[in-house]
Amino acid sequence: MSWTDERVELLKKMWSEGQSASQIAKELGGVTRNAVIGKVHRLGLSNRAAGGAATTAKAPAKEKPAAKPAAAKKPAPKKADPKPEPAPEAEEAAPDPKPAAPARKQIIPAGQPLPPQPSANEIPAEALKKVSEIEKSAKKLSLLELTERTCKWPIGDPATEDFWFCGLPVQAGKPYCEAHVGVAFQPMSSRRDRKR
DNA sequence: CCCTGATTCGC
DNA sequence: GCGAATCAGG
Repeated sequence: MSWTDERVELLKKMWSEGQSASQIAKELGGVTRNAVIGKVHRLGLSNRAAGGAATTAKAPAKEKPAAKPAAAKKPAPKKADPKPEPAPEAEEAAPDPKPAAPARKQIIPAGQPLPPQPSANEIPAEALKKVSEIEKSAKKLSLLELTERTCKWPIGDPATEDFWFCGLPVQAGKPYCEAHVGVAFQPMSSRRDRKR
């Protein structure tokens, strides 16, 4: 593919709209995000913000590795440390077999009952078991860490500190991991007869 | 890990 | 001019 006027125009438009290079690349098709970024730079519109602090204040302080008259093309002076690196000796939180609440911060306003957990009352039971199991291995992601392919199932009480998102790999397309998809999408049949 | 943009440089 | 490879950061 080549950069036709139309494609460049779309590129400019999307870029100014704040679309990411990868999104633009997908939209255009036939190009990678690198191509998009490269073009963006060549077009001289690397900076989206008209005037003001952009995202990360890049420090143009990039020292060039000086001239390389010779053909020596080795930009990878990676540290060659043969040291096998001893055990990291990571600090580990207490095993704590009792997940109980040691120090809770009951910041719950007044009465207000807890927000109804989506993982409500009684679902297949099988699914519930799966859920409680996988929740132990949940990634515990924060809201900002969620992505297209991380399970967005909320766990815990949003009103307290222990609240996070599952974060496990999602089930292709779905917003949740397999286990959570199980309790999220019930066939109306099982939830039909609400006592009322 | 996933993602982001930035830069370099052979083509 | 182009964009893969690489770099640097979140």
